[in-house]
Amino acid sequence: MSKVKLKDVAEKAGVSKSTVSQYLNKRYEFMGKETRKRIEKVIEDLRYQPNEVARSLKIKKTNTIGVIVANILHPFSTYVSRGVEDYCQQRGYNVILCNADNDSNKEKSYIEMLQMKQVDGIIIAATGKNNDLIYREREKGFPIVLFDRYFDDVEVDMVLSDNYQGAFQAVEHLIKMGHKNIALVAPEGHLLSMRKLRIDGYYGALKKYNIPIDESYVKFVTTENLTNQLNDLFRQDHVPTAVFTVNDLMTIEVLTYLKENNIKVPDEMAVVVFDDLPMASLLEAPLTVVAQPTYEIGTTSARMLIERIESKVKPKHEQKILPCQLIVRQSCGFRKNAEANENIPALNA
Amino acid sequence: MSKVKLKDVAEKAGVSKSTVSQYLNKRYEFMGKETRKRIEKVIEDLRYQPNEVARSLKIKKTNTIGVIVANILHPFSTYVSRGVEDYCQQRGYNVILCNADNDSNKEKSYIEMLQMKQVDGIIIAATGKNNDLIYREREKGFPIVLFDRYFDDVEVDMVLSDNYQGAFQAVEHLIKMGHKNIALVAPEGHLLSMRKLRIDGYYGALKKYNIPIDESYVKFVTTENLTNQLNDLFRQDHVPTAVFTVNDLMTIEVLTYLKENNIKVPDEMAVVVFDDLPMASLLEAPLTVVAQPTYEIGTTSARMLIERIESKVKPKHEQKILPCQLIVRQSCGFRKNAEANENIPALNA
DNA sequence: AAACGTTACTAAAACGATTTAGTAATAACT
DNA sequence: AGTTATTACTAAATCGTTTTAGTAACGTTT
Repeated sequence: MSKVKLKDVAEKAGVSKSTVSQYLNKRYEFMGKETRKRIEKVIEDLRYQPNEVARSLKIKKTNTIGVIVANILHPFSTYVSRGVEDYCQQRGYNVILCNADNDSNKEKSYIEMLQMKQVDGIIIAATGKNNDLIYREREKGFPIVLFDRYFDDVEVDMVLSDNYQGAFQAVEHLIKMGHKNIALVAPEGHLLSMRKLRIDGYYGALKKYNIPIDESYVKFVTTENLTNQLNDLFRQDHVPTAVFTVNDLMTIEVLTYLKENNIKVPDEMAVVVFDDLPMASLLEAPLTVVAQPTYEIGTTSARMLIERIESKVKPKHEQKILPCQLIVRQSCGFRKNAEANENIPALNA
Repeated sequence: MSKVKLKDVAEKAGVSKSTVSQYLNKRYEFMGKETRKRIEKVIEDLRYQPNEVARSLKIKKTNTIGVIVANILHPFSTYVSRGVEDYCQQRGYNVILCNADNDSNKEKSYIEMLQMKQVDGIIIAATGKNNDLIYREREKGFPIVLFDRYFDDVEVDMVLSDNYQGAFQAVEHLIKMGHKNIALVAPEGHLLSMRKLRIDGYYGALKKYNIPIDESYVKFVTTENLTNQLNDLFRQDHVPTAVFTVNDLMTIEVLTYLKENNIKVPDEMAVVVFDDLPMASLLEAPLTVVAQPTYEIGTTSARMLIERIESKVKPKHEQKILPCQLIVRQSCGFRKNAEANENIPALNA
């Protein structure tokens, strides 16, 4: 029982394949009203479904895009994906989702695979190790949008959230709550550009308020040295009164550490973190977070990509920076009557 | 600057298209060693990438499968997807991910779209309103695997987790901790089969231990009547001492309610929930949960689907039921020295 | 009545691969 | 020497669409 194809419809309706094809493409002006009805009926009866693969081959367009995320288990990727999906669905595109796992080989092979599949474009949170490939494709006119990571050596469309501003705001808020001894916990290793901006935001806020930088408050941790580093941080002579964590992995580690060591948030330690977490509001002390506009990053990337795909010009690349939002809950030591502090002038300025 | 195609490679290498094609399909026995080297080099030089769309058309196989989940924002879907992705990647398949949002129209149009795209098979958490369609496709020999939801009217491969056992265990655990007044919170509305099993598990455990059923402890809530229902539940004369929530949405609502009303978990109210949550261990009282084997549901579904795709026989449908796992943390009122209770015999039996 | 436009179609050539059937040249066997 | 096998290829058909160029029939101008 093989699939019914255009030819079958044509034969049963007593017309040529061309006419059926015109019908499928809604160019009804090329056929009589009778014929049109007839074709319609036959398609219905036969439950005919056009073969998109054949169509794609002919028209050289698949109406499919590829999305390469770091890890679909990560809420950030998940929300971005959903944004992409929703926007694409509405514009008639499908999305092939790929997990690169921050592995540049996997990333490369996904890019190549997607191209062999003739996707119309790619949205990618790039590792940064395939920039040459990406740049080359871009030069050939292949639509690509980068998100989440910034690379100034590759001229391509990007959509980012304002990491500096977000981090700055978070730390500024802590300062306005009266904190001066503010720690930073970040993952070690070659600093992915965006993470660097968050660290810069931390320094920037301290600087603005003339708070001297204490390097013993700045910890770059790895999975191995994590406990040691946190011990160093929280068990030194003059412990910080607040911590800022630059991503949700760090957040979970720090929170776990504090819980295990019975350090009360926010009374003994205020916490402000980068990236909202689904359950952030149900924690013992609901977390104050700087939330990225994840869903919008997705829709915006998709919009930019589809624009590129559908307009056949190749304009200069575009960068879109979306603002982050500080969501004040309780882990920063917020208390009802502390609201007034929000408007105090810079402390030492 | 158009793409380089098979023909270009053939010309430059001075052979026919057929030979290049044989090369691409690794049938090296059909060409001389010289020729083989030459083709290899030309492909390298030209950066030739085969067009998978053309290939798919010819061989009638896309090496792509479709996955339709309820909502990618939901951790359950996310972990399943990841399982599917990982398994497929390793077997050389790609996955198109779709969100049906529990909307049967969306679901239907996704199924149709995926078929037009000629995917080799579909993995789907079905809404249950397109069972006729699914059954028809299955009959035609189109590979489909259902997961997460059980329908006895459709003869198709399924992979499920043992919802009854999971719920039973959760409630049994509560009973073993000494609770007798155990409430159930579930979403109202036509009971999706799996959810029903969880409810049955609740009743089953009560029955086994001869605990009389108090219907005022069983609440089916909607978004509208939520607060009223929870008020009824927690403010009645003899309040329950424990609650079991059947999914994570309910969990969040109940936890939020308890927090707002300052009811302490687990001292004033023990809580055991269905579905693990990413931050469950960081909550004020780390949650005791029954966790579904989400990742395995994904890999198993993918494995079953690919088996169906690659063996061209159509055996009787298969149902795989994976066990859930009770993860005891603290919200159930667990205390170090309560462990002994685990082994007491059924209380009233 | 010749010329031109419309209307309602169709035949055939793509799209870029795979595959089948065939062939020419050489080697091996009887 | 004649037959058969093997090696190393190629030509052409095919997959299921879209699209271009063409045409036959009829109506409308001039």
